[in-house]
Amino acid sequence: MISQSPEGVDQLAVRLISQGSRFARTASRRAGEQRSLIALRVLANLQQEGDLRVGELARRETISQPAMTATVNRLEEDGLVARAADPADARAAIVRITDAGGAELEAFRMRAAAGVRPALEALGEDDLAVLGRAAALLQQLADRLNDR
Amino acid sequence: MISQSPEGVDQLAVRLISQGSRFARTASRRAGEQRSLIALRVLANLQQEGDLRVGELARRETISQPAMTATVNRLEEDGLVARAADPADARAAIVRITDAGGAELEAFRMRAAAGVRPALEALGEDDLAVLGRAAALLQQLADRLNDR
DNA sequence: GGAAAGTATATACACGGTCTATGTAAATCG
DNA sequence: CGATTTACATAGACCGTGTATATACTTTCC
Repeated sequence: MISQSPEGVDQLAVRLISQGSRFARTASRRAGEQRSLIALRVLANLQQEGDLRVGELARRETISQPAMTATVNRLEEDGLVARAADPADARAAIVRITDAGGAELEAFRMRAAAGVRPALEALGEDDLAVLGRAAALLQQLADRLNDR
Repeated sequence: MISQSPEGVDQLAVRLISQGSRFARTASRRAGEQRSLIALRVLANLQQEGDLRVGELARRETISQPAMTATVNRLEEDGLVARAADPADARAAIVRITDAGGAELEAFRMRAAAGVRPALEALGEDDLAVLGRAAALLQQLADRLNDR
């Protein structure tokens, strides 16, 4: 029996924040990742969604616009993304992922998967299904929190 | 049918890292949290486990010992934790949570819960159960990744 | 069509958070 | 008891992030 009382829901919120951040940090570190998780998420966004503006990237990842400008600068210096002028709006900077950026993203995915796989493989199918569904729910929740 | 092929498990690892970090950041920001998630996790650790050494805190949270020293310094400056000498080992510094630290932790929990509750309440019981189980699994996975 | 307001991005500056390398003191071991 | 190991702190460097502000462009409204 799952409690839907405020206490239950509130405890769940805190646990998800706390355990989500700890897991992401631990797993990323275990993958030997140098780049920030934000930078990797920017690459993933660009790969999935196509070219995006700096402001749109900042909005999606819930960091400030200057922070995103700095992130894009670092990625651009390393050749992982490229800036282009928006033909429809000369103020805007359109960010595009480069081939090198795609390769870097793929390399991270391999390293992360290799680092976490042993722990995941110890789980049963039921638990893997739970985690798969949870990943989708976390995305949905973050989207919803982001909208307002 | 859940695929247990390497591809499925590997994609799951990457999604959990990516969505876990994004959700934690988005929700924490929405709660208007100033303090870092690491600092909050330190307070939570101390509250749940009792007094802990600096090195033990660093090990649990998978950050370097100097980083944990700095985190404890900041918490100590704000009066949220206190250092004490270990009677059994004069090298060690035992960290204890103060009343103010407990209050701060509780305040964060309230803010975080209030921020996330609307999104959680839109979910059904099944999804809440999935998230509850997932939080426990993420903790277990992080523990396991941490052990080696 | 021109001034005022709004929007997209960049820059400046400050500080927190993290790392590696190293220092210091205490405990342990041979 | 001397050498090694352990626990923590300090030093120095750099990334990541925020707020405040500047710059350039676009939109709106007489």
